[in-house]
Amino acid sequence: MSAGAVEAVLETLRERGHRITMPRRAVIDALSRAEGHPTVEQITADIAERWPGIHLTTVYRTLETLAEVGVVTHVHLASGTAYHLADSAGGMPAHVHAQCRTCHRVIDLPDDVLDDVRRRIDASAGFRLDPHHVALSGLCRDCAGD
Amino acid sequence: MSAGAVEAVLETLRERGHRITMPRRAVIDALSRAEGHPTVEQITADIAERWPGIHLTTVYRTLETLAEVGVVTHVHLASGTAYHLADSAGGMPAHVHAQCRTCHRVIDLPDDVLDDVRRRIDASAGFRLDPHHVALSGLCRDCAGD
DNA sequence: CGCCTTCTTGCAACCGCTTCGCAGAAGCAA
DNA sequence: TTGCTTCTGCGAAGCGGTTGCAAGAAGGCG
Repeated sequence: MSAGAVEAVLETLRERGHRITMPRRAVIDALSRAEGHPTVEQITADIAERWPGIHLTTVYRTLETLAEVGVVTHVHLASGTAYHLADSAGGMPAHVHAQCRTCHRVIDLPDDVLDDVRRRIDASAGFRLDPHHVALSGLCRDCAGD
Repeated sequence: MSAGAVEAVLETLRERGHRITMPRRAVIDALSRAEGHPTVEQITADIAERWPGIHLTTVYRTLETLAEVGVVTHVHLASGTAYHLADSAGGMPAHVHAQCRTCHRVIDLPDDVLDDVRRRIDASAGFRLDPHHVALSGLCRDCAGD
């Protein structure tokens, strides 16, 4: 999937009037082969091995562009912001995130775990919950330790 | 309630071996009269009018001390960290927080809205959700606009 | 009441993460 | 290939928060 997905994303970029460049290819490639939820730091480190010389600033700007086009989504974690390819761009299907307060591990939860809650707080408080934007906090199985 | 609550918190501090100082009195007072969920910035600004000269650093350190003693709790919001007096110290009863992605308003939800979710993800993933530590994200009634 | 030890404070410097400004490099349409 | 425009690298700056240190104050003790 990797190669094809990368090219498809680049094509989307081009259609939207953006240029295809080596750093963009690198970032998309890194995202497409990443397991889990890489931070900017990790993406940059991963890229550095294959395409040395790509600047941290460029990675930030590239992710911003990719988000604008809708092929990348991000989650706010206690330990920073993490990115991944959107479902439509060959990434994982949408899911809810939970992060362990102790070991910072990120756990993926089924996309519908918050459906009831969303319905309830919409009805009671008029608040439209976005289940994907922030990670839930707590303790993972190992760190709960019992 | 304010004055009494402030003195009670100071007494707790003293019992735990901490000293009673003017900045501590100021921070506790600011928390006790704050509506909602003030950030360090807001606490400092509020204090500045009554007790000029209290340094931002001191507010951070005071909040840390108060948290250690258990009279203050904090929530992580997209726009920073917010503090309030714990239930036991004359503050609001524990509750779940939701923050609007657009206007950054914080909405208080009943403490039990996540109970079902907590049970479910503990059973399925072994993850112990802490419902108070991070605010849920979404759009408030006004910003959802319909 | 005043001393002395220990904890606190204010300040300035620093840190990690992210953004900005700019000049040079590169993509891509013609 | 040329030329316009976008993109990149780099250094600097911004921002929220933390740390090290010397001066100042709390409060126990005589």
